[in-house]
Amino acid sequence: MFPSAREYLRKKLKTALDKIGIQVNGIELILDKPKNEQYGDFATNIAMLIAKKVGREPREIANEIVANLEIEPELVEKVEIAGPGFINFKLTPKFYIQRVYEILNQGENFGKLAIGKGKKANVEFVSANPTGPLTVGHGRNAALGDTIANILEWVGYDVTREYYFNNAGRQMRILADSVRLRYLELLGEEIVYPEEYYQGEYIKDIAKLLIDKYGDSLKNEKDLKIFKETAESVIFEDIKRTLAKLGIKFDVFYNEDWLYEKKIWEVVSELEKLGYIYEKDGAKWFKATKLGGGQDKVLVKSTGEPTYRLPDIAYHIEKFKRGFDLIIDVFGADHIAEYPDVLRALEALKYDTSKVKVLIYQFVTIVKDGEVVKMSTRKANYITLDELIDEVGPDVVRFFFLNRSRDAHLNFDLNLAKKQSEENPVYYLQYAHARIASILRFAKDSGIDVERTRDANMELLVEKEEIDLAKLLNEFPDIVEVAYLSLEPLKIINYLNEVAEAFHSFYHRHRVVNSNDMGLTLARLSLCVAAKIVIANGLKILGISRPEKM
RNA sequence: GCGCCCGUAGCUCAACGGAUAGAGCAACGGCCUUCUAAGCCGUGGGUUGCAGGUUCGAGUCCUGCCGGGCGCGCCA
Repeated sequence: MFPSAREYLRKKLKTALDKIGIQVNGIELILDKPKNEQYGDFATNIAMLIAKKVGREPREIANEIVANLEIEPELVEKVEIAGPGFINFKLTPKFYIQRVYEILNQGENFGKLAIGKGKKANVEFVSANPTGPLTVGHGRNAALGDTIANILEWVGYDVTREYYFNNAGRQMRILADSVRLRYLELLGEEIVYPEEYYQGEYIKDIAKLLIDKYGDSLKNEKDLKIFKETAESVIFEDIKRTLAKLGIKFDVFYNEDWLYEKKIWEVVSELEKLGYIYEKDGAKWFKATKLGGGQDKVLVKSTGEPTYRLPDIAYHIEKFKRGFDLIIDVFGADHIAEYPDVLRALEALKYDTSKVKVLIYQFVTIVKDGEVVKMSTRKANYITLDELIDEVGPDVVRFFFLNRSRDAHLNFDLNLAKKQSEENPVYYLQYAHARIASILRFAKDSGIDVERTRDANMELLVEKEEIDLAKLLNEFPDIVEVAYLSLEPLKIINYLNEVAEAFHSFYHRHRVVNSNDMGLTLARLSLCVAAKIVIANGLKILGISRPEKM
């Protein structure tokens, strides 16, 4: 296997550092891509970092490192020391062409890594209780969670996509009674519909369903069971349908109820044994302050009922017990105050909380007709995720939600959503893919055996745009790694944008299919195929379709 | 009062502590008789909220302020 440029240089640098006998413990060997081309393809600041540690001149160390690099001249064009002590590398076109061969050989596996091989990951996301349709806010959660799961699969993890829900408690009772009242209303009874009940039209739809099924036989039904169960199943089906439109499918729907019988009480007694529990005002408190928390928290109310924290803790313990090496929670910013206490409890119970990654994304603000719309399932003044998908399509929805960092607030102007979608950046990526597909079709129609591209002599690629594109394609596995380390799908989008840009630029300047020069045609077609592979693999990770035609 | 996030071009947002802060949209000017113009090339647009600090180097880290968002319950 021919390594990526970063991998190659990193290895060479490590060998050189070993030879000099410099300890690089705790110093990360970073190979940066300089913005300015004059500084080469990659640069490292390692000499400066070492200098700081050992108190020597950075350039002197850089010199020593460079002197000990065992580099193949046919792969590395130039090594330079610059500025305060950067070491700059420029690789040869030959290097990048080797990488194009590598892409063609690996095909749809190009970019897959072995970091997570043999490890199990659990990604919990969406986790909306079945009280109503998914909101646009859930959409961000869904897109993030599913894409992060994709990234983990791409780096080798065995991934479980999990949805945690609670179909018990007060909100569900209100939901059931909301349905019951709408049911009576449809039967012509006078009802008073409380303001705090669910206001959405979907409640009436469920009530209608009950009339279709049971007529007026539930008129005097005092038990809410049938209303609750019907509402829950209808809403859950609806949620699943919406998620399916986004290409999302869960492996496990975990019911919070499963924890109540036994598991939460085990948590309490374990914590008690370790001295993290005390009683006050008839309630059981968790000593969060003993573990760095700002205030102690109630785990068991004076009524004997658990607070929401307790099942949360028990649930995470279950995940540990189920053998996951990596446990990811995708939460909205409203959970910001909740997870530290859960982690503290897990720590107290001696679980390795470094396995737990809590990903908090900032809120989606919806603007409609110039007004900020507060999302509330109960008030029904929201735009559903389903409506949004129908309006702009699943690709645009996923892209829209992924195309910013988790920490950034997301302004969603509904009036502009559709308009923007017509000029949406997602099409820029898809267009590059479709364009390549079109070129390949054209080549085939012109009687060229596209399969032969693997045997092409790619040394014929010498134009700047060709090498620039090859350079970028070479990086894809590095980018997947960065996306994995940061758990930020945005990294992949930014990269694909660069690839698409490089491809369009190449396409514009250089004709691919040219019957007068079959050698060059085959070489360029190979480059196109490689670009298509990279774009397709990237879009696959993002869960965005890869059109052959647009 | 306390905790977390944000503040970068007119708008929406990028930028592992690196060298001259970048894209898209919007504005302006070019490019289709040959493989997809959903594209390409170019122009204009910035005191990175403010003030200090850390260091070879700060949009990025630290402190304080200003402004916006989300939380801080014996609700979930």
